[in-house]
Amino acid sequence: MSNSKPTESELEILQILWEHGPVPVRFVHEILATQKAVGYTTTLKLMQIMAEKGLVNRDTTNRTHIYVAAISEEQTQQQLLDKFVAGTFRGSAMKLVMQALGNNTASKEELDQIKALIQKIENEG
Amino acid sequence: MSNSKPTESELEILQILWEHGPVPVRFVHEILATQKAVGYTTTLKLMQIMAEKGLVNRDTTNRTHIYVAAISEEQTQQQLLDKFVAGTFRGSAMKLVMQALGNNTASKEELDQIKALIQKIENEG
DNA sequence: TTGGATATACGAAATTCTTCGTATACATTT
DNA sequence: AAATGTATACGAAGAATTTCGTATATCCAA
Repeated sequence: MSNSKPTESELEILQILWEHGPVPVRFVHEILATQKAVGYTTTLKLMQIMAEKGLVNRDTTNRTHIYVAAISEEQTQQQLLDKFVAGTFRGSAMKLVMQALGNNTASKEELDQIKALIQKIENEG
Repeated sequence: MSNSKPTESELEILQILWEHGPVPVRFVHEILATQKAVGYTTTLKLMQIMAEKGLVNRDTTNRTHIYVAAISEEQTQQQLLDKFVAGTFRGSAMKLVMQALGNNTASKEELDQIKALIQKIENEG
């Protein structure tokens, strides 16, 4: 369980690692490169730093190192969410929910899911 | 309409400006100082930079300058929210809503509000 | 086995953000 | 009027983050 909070660039890399299991640097870099102009060694360096920080683990058995996220997506998201709510919505999670709901097209299925969750919360409370 | 995205420190100041209308630097600083150790000239400098960037406006008629936020709270929150959803939840606003709902104690009133909003969305769609 | 492609390591420049010291001017009090 | 308090301006140090050049090793194909 790492305590380091990922920077913005590190988070971009974590996203890729979360989505596509253990992969080499080159793989991460190629996805990253479609999102923004960045050199290969930059990506490499970032991932090396992340390894030092304990944000990722890597298998260095072979010449091509294989990287995998060392922190869970859910836990990281929750941490960042808490911080974001505090920083941007002055601690009001509900205000955030309202804004997110109001400004994004949610499918019927998603709305149903949310309704179900609310139902569940109401029953528990 | 400013395009600058506020940094974290700038956001802290914007929050104070949003909450307490037009105020002098000293006022902002005193609130800030209750949240973290920071020198007065640091706060001043930040607010001067924000003025340059167009994030705040100031009235320099008198010796004590009076600052006010130049960008709206709602618009800024929406911008940051979009970015946050993209960056942390891979673009899934619903995933964020679910997580925010699941991990924060929402009052009955708040849940009712959300249900009403969902109702409204469903009717419009 | 030699040349080209591709890998990691490493150092350091470049950029952005944060912090604060110091200079200077105006206001207030004594 | 002098001393003291409080303002802004400004420059630049410090810290964190991002970027990439270069060195070097390994793999693979001709």
